[in-house]
Amino acid sequence: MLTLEELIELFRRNGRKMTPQRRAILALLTQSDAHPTAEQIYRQISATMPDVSRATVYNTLRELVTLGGLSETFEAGEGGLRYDVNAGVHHHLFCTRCHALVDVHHDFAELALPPEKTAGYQIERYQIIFYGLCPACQKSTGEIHVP
Amino acid sequence: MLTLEELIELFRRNGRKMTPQRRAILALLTQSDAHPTAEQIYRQISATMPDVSRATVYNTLRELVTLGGLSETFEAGEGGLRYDVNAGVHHHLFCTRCHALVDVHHDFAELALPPEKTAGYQIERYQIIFYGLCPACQKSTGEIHVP
DNA sequence: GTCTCTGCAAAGTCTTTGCAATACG
DNA sequence: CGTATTGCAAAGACTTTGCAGAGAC
Repeated sequence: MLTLEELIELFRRNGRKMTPQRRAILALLTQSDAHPTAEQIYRQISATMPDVSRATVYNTLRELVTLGGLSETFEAGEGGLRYDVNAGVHHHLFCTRCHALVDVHHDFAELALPPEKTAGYQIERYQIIFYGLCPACQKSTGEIHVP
Repeated sequence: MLTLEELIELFRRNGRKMTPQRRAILALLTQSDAHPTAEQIYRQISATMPDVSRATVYNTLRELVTLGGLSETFEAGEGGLRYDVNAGVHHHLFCTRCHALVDVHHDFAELALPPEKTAGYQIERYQIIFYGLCPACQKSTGEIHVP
């Protein structure tokens, strides 16, 4: 997991300025291993800094993605893109009912795609997503899908 | 790949009605292996059926997902959720620059997550996403990221 | 004939952009 | 001090909802 200091350093190295708003966003990203959406980040920051604008949050996240300190994780259903601080290789567990997303840290034997199946892509990395029901959703069986 | 007939049958079996609009949407989904977004589907349908409404397209896609004939594929950057006709197990190649998405059909040795790392999830399936540069983006090297 | 589906319009959510004022380095 | 960044407001993209009329079965 990248630390707050590493992210700040990443901004500095690239000639970016460090503002309180940005510090708050970076801190939030590194303090939990959730995969918040931009909107969720905005709302949490708003709680302590009522005057931040959405534009600032969205711009900062985009900057971070460009600088390589953050990934846009997949999204599958609602609420916008999720962000994920770039840690080492890791995979995801995704609940098909409530859309919870959890990290998986496990080394699988190296997966290699035969050259003839790469469609000419120059592959840099890969990620595995496991789909299933999270513990909470396994209990609430009968009910209809609640997003 | 599910055929048009199978998708129609899926609707029928569930007491849904088959309208020209729906038939057009299903046909479009089965005729290509692209992973169109809802909006792209809407625009293509509009070309031949100018009076379809977005609501119809979106509703139909949602129905299909509920019935299990279609998956909401991950999305990573722009343009809304992508849809993917449920074929057998398959994986994806994703271009990190232009966001092109291509199917990969290849059997990997069964990937199993040790029970202690499933976080209590009841895993049903998994999918691998390979990230890299597509052939077109490998050529246009120097340029800055064009989304 | 019944009940689902359609189209429309409006609202809601998520994201980006232009611009003057502000504040980091 | 110069320039990147901020907040605001507005626009734009994507998606859902309510409802009356049309159409599938």
